[in-house]
Amino acid sequence: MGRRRQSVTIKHVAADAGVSLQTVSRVINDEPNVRPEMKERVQASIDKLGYVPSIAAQRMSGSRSYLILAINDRERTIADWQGRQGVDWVDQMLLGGMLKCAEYGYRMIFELVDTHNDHVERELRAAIAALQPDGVILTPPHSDNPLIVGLLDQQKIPFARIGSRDGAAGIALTMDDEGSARRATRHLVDLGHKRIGFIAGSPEYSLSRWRIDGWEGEMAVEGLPTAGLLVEGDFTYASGAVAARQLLDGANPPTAIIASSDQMALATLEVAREKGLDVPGQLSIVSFDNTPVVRFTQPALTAVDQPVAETASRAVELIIAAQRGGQRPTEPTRVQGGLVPRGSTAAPAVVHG
Amino acid sequence: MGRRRQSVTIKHVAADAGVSLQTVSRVINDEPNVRPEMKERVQASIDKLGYVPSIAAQRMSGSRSYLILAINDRERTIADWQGRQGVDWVDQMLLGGMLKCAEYGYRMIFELVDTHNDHVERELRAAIAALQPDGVILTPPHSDNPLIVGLLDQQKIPFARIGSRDGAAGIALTMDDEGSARRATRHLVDLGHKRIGFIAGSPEYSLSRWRIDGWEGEMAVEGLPTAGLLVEGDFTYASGAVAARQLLDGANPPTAIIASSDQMALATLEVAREKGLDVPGQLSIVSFDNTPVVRFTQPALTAVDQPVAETASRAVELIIAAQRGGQRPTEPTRVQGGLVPRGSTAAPAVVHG
DNA sequence: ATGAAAGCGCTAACAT
DNA sequence: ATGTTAGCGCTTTCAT
Repeated sequence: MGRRRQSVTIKHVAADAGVSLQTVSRVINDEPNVRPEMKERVQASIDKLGYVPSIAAQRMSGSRSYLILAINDRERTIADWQGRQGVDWVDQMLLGGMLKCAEYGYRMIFELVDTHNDHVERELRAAIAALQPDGVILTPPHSDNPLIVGLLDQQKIPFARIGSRDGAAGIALTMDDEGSARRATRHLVDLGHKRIGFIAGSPEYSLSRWRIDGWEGEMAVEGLPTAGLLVEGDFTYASGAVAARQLLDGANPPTAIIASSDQMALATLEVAREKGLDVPGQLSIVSFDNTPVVRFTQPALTAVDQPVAETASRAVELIIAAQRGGQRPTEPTRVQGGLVPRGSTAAPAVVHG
Repeated sequence: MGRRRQSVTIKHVAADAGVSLQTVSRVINDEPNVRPEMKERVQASIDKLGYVPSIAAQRMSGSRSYLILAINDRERTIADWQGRQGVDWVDQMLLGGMLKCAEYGYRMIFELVDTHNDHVERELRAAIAALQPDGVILTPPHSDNPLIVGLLDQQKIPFARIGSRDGAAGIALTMDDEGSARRATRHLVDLGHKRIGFIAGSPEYSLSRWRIDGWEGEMAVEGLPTAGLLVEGDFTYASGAVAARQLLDGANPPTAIIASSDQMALATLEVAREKGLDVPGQLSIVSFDNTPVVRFTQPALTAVDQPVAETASRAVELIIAAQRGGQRPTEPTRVQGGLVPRGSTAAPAVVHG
């Protein structure tokens, strides 16, 4: 293909308005030291000619690229896409992130990076060198990857770490995992449950621990036992099935189970069905994530709603603020989720003993 | 934030390898006129220094941007995201498009553009001027928007039109809508259905017409009637409900209905339930799209699977080929979908009459 | 087969 | 408050 040069450049605008390139540049970037009338004149030329700055050129001259890079785990994301289970984490990130970016004239570029890989660093370096983004959004498990965090910190690129709350580099944001687990537990306690089991997520994600903390904390408040009621899964359906069996096969099984992912909750529902346990009559189930699928099960699942879009949106805001010279917040930003009650939770059956 | 310049540039590589910038450039772009040993030496330096070309600089000097812009309808996409019905069209596009882009060293940028808007053109122009993509992927209804198609054609940017098959500018790709409708119809005919209703999609999408053609064509082959069996919807649940009632309230209602979207099929299922019609005993239903939700209904819906990922992947391939000097195919590329039989279709009840 | 020079569109730094 | 100059990192001419 032939050379495709910019049709309308800053030069054209400058010539049309009869000013220097610099003045046009100042107007574009909303910088000081331009008289209002001058600004107006330049803006008129911009509008007239339909001029839009080339982000390549802007980036070249050392300024912003107006690009924010959102990075997700490759393996897991592709598995979700191919699995077609309706997991809409990526969609929600785009919803929150892209729209917020657009508000500020930024663009979001979505990338996949392997975590389990000796060349994570090379991959990320390449993406940064190629795109030179003004900011990066990390999601679990990348958010806690010291290689990635270290690299970004060293390169002085503002970056958000969704699902992290330690004070290391970057802007930490959580979806209030502990609080959500507390609310889920409270919901069950309020219904009258005493034995509430918990299926944890993969320990690779620090949020898995926080959710356990929330459950344990709330149980402690009520003086309820947690011993033998915690099983570790890894977010997958298969791990959820194993965990659910372990909980329900015990001598004194729980009357309710909180699963740290929708897939594990689905598995729990299936295990209950196998065992002939009525849900919610004999077993209540609460899931985490609230992906679309949980509304279509029988019964529909009560779920912790993860505010993914809102969190992505906040991440963008904070990155842009940081990039504009503000400093990052010292405290992690906590975006609170919700609990959506559906048919899978009810008062426990009365036990005659 | 301080100036963030490229840490390793072509200069560093040239110096390290002891060659000119030009030679390095040739190696990067895999151009001729470099001795193998020279190439090897340069490549060694590139690897050693971890050099990655800056896309901005490449674009600046008039070459490729390695960016492919995928454009979806803003209103509809945001509605899908917010609706959280598990519609995974975007995910499938990313799956097919991003991975194929990555194979060629390209990146896919996803953008939302309003169709119903007097400033479509301005929006698109801005995106192109800002990003200077090497190619654009259009999806319905943009694919048939003459303003957009004209603009892209005029700017000589290679672009794919998913869901279009006319010979206008650009690379046309369809998901074989007509063939899919034929297969769906055939599936029902083979089960013994004679009266097969069809709920069409919005006429704004030309694929709506092709699906009707497929259904009518296959019905004609069998000598089956179509009069009074076609109702127009607009892909939404609400329109599907209206259409289904219209079909089922008639004197001689169909024993099977093909709906041109999952949402309309879902609505049809609900209407059947209201009317006390057993599915599939008294009414068979086939849907289009095969989004995740159709597996969770009772019964699960037999659906036409739209090969969205595959189509996006092909679009990327064709764009890159075109961009590399090949010319666009003269015939529309047709990516064939599949029919996934599930519980919503069965032989019709025997009518005693 | 290789290199040198010019320039892409824009902004930072330095004038004025 | 505005203009001028010198690059940014790379690819294109155009030499050699």
